[in-house]
Amino acid sequence: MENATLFDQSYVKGTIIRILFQNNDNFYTVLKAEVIDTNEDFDDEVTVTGFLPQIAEGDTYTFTGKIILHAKYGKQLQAEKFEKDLPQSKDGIIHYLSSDLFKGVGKKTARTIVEILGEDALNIILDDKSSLDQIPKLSQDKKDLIYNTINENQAIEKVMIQLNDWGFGPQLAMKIYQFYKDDTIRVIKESPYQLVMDIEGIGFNKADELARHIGIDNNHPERLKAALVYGMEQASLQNGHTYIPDQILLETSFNLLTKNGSEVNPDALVNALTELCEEKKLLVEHEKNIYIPSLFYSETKTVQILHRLMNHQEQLKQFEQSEIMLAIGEIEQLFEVSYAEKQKEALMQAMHSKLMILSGGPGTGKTTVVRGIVTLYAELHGLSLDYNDYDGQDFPIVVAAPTGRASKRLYESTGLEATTIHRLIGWTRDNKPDDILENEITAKLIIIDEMSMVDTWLMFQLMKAVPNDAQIIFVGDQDQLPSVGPGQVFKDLIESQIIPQIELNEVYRQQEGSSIVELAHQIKRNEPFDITKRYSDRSFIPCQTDQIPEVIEKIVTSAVNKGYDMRDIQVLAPIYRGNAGIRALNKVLQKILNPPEDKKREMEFGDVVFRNHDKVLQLVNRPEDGVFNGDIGEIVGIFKAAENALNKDVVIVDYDGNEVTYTKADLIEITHAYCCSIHKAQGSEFPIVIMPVVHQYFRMLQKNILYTGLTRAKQSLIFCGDVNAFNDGIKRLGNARFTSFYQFLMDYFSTDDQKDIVKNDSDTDENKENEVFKKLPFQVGEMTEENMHLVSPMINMGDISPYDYV
DNA sequence: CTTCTCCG
Repeated sequence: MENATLFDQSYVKGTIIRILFQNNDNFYTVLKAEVIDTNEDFDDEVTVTGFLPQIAEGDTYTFTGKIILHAKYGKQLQAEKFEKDLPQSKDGIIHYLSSDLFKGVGKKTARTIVEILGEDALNIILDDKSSLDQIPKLSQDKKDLIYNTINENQAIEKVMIQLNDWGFGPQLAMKIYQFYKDDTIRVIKESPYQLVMDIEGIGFNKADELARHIGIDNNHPERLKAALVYGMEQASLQNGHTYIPDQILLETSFNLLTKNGSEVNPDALVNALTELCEEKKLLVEHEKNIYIPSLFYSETKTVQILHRLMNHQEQLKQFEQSEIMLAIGEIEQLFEVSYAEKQKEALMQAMHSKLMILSGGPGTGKTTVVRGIVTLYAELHGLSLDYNDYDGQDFPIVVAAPTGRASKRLYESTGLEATTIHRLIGWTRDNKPDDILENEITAKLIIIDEMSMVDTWLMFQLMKAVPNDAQIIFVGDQDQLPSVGPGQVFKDLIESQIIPQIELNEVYRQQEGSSIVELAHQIKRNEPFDITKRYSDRSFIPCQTDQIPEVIEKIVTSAVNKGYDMRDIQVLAPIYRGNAGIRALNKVLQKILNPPEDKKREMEFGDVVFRNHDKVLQLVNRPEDGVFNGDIGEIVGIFKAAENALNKDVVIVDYDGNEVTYTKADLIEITHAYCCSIHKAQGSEFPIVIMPVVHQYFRMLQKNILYTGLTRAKQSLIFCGDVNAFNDGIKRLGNARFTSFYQFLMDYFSTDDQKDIVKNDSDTDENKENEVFKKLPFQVGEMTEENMHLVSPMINMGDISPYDYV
């Protein structure tokens, strides 16, 4: 989005010739217009795209937005604002009012209207219908007709313009309009806070600003509720909690409500929370834990499904131990590997577990074992792993992961058609997290990799799609970065120990005696270590923050002199901004590793220059080209439009032999990769990793981030910066997440009564199950007069933080 | 302060 400001605002005034495409759900429109006026060099015709209302061919509009280069269709205007040209002149209005749109209104009446109401007649009528009373000899029918017709033609646009004035962008404005339709302006004026509840992407602050403008009371229940709901959403979406204790919610909401100096009554806030729970907009459990309902349902329902699946254990085909061992031996020969004891144990376990967890840090051989499991399963069940042999029949094994890139790696390691979990279960853009998706997975063996990245909603949706007769294996590393979405599903699942689990903890990837591995283990086990101690494969170069670029330059130069090339060297930093941030370092590194030369081609995009042989990082999934978010490649060609068949400026990027073509507009999808974020590097490894660590990164200096970064190094690890920043960071656990999945698992799997409920539940059909989903699977404490005292008013809450509760 | 998926 930041790039948007790099482009000047462009406008086109034009008459619509043809509407090429319009999506009726969101009004995404592509149209051709004849140019009347523009500040761009469009010829007589222009293609305009945007979220536009039902606009008619023949109408004249002024579109404002930015010029983009579409891969297929070339230069077009992406409209952010649009305005219909109302007839401006008296003649224009007369012509308009006497047109076919206004049946029964003749030239004479039209002229009278303009004479009396003036050039602004149309707007005057729209603002106040009774202004037509001034027109003599006009029947009520005609007044209605004139008003309604102008209104229908203008309603959406007026709403959009008003929303625009209030500061909403075009897509958001259309989303708001879609929700409230003609009531938009009324609803917002009456209760702008409704936006926080109804429209994703509108926060409390935005609504509050609007509300102050309109003059809504500081203690208005809607205001208080909005702050509470927003506080909940922040807690879940920003901090990853699936619930928060009421006191924390009350405190954060109170701070939010009063930060602009307005006074808020704490009792009123507590009442607002009670009401929200009564209205089921929020849930309260254990009389103090507050949930967004969909997260509560996801956690509880996932527990039930896991339990139900465990109860279908008997459907698994059992094999003799000797038979499995024999097959494992064959596979060892086939792949020319020799499995360690723990790995063999994992293979055995996988053959007779309904549900199983396979965990382990980087380099412990999870991939090897997964490949082994697939082959062993096929061998024992006498199945072919060739898709051609199935011809329309369901393939018995499915492998999936939460990200596109992880699924690509799964494909590479297993040879199976791996997908993202979302694709597997049919989760599309339009689905909300608690929608009930109908897709059922048809495979008998389901393997999910990178489980640490699965959040609470995705876990529920996934489990919902698992059939009773399937086996499922969860694979992952609980020490990696937590899921983006709420929860810590994998960690909770492991800690509950309700599922058989094998942890691989021997490292095969790095050589024995590697001090990098040793460091990783020490960090993992909270053992003391000296980060400044020099080893052959690891060191820490102390320096100031502003020396970072210079120090990195020295390290890289010396590595290059030793014969390493840029693909071997990866600089990892946690943040983009600042003089030691990713962006700044990329500029420095490009200069060293790929300096400009006379004949070396370049293409500018925004404030970066892409140069032939640049190392680049893909930022979004492009499954059709086999490139995924996080893939690193090298620019191998830059061509001008005149030089190629596409007739467009293009950049060619090579991803390990897979060459992908980017038009100029596509360049938004890539960035320089000399330095990349630690988050993006998760799942990759590099011979040499250089990690600057300085206080500037303060917020991001946390144990699992540092751990993830340093474990990317295969041969050599070089830190630079502030030793204290590292040592402080390694002690910080990031924000601990409040989740109840673990507790629900423990409760549910230990009580016989509940097991009975689940058995009955599993016998019922889908509809019944959906019914159960709507009800509360656990007894939920509602806030009543009797237990109100348990929700403490906001006394002495100044110093409470989530850390006090964990 | 960073991170994911979904395709109109």
